[in-house]
Amino acid sequence: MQGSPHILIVDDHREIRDLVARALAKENFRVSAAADGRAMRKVLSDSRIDLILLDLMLPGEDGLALCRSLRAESNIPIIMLTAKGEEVDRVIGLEMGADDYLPKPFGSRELVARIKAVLRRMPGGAAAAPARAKRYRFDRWALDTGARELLRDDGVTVPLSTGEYDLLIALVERPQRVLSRDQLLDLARGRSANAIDRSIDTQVSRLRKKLERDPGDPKIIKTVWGGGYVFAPDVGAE
Amino acid sequence: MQGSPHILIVDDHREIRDLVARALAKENFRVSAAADGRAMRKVLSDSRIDLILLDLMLPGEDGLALCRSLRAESNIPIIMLTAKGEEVDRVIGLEMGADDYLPKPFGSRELVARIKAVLRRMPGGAAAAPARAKRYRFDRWALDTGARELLRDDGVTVPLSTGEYDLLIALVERPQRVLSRDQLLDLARGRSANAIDRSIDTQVSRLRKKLERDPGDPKIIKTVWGGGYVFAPDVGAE
DNA sequence: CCGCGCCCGACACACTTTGTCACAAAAAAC
DNA sequence: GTTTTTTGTGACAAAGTGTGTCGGGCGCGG
Repeated sequence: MQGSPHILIVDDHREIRDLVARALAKENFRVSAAADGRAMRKVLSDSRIDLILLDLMLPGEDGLALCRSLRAESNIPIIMLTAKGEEVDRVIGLEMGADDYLPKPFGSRELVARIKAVLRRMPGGAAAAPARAKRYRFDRWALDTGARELLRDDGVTVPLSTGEYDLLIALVERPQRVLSRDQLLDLARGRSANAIDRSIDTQVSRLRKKLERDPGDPKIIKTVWGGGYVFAPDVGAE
Repeated sequence: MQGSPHILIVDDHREIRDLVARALAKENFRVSAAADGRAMRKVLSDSRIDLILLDLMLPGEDGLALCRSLRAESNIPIIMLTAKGEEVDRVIGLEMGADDYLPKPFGSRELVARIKAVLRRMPGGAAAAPARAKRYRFDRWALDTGARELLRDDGVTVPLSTGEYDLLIALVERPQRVLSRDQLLDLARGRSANAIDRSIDTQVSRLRKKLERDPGDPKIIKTVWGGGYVFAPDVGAE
């Protein structure tokens, strides 16, 4: 994990979201918020989240169901929040795969302490989430996430640096979506952008040089003027 | 065991985890904590644990079940902790394969004494009852954990030093996962890293020289810039 | 159609991280 | 106790990444 951890708070009460967001921002965490399961999934697909604070009681799909479905596809650490301070909930929460449990009302000091404790015991971090090796196909390329290799259809392996690989993964997993530099920086490097950050531009340039037929007229990573970049080709996953 | 022993406390009560962690840290043990079976397995797969303190009563999978499943795949010493001071539990616990048994409440002095006692009778013990010999296969290699030998598919045996072997095992058992130098040092050497520790780098370099076709362009042990190393190939166990 | 301001591509350079070698320290073998 | 092997450390080279600059392209308003 390079930058400061990115925490997602999922709670339907605006006051709680704001409160938690302020408390965490003060501790130098990056914070996003979502009011329900749908918003949560949106945030998860738009940015790289290191830890989720999940309210047990939510409108629509409730916290436990969300927790279970999150666990099915990733291993982002989860801390459950709940109003009912009953032991039963704690047990249920931990069984669903939550990493810790915090009864409301809680002080910001305690919240921060729990978050740090949970993050500390996640050595690989959330970045290690896709435990399963995949192979993506696009254009004339195949990207193997297990071996971290980029293969051209003529069989040649093109070496990618770590940064190029991370950026390419972020793009390939979100094809045909405009991604801002800020998002890409978050997804690929786990940090947020400084005012005059051009590092993504440079990295895109280097990537294009490796995978475009004509880097001067890119067909794969296209520029959206004033917006960011789009991964243009269709991606087939295996 | 090279560095200070690494103890894992598994208990769902945070107060107990903290208490025990403090007591052990004071005695110069390294300590990790887990709230349930899932967290326990995560810690076990991320670091090298010398002894487990296991609470009998846990949410989800309970202590006895965990103890039994641990015994099935390793022989890490286990001390069972339990609130019920009944003799029955002791018998059951020891039958399940626990190495000792400590009724709550216990003083930190007694805890430390028991731990040291169990660890003292390990050195021969752990080596004397090694986990079943396995044979890992990857790329064009086979790694035999019984004979501690590395065999190339043309039949040649490549000699590995103890350190090279330990490092390779740490990597082979966690394929396609990014492992930090700190983790590798813990897994392979049982100690934690100093600020400017480069010993893992040299050891990786030596390993590559032995098992990569082209050590200058490694396909097996890959570098993650700013992150650590990844064991890239698929590993088949036998 | 033209000029202006802003955004992006490319390159050079500084800085950080990693590879590797030689050598010393430590451990193991003899 | 000596020799041999292995492991850690320091130094330097190589690679990867981010920042600054320059110049060209894009959108916008006239």
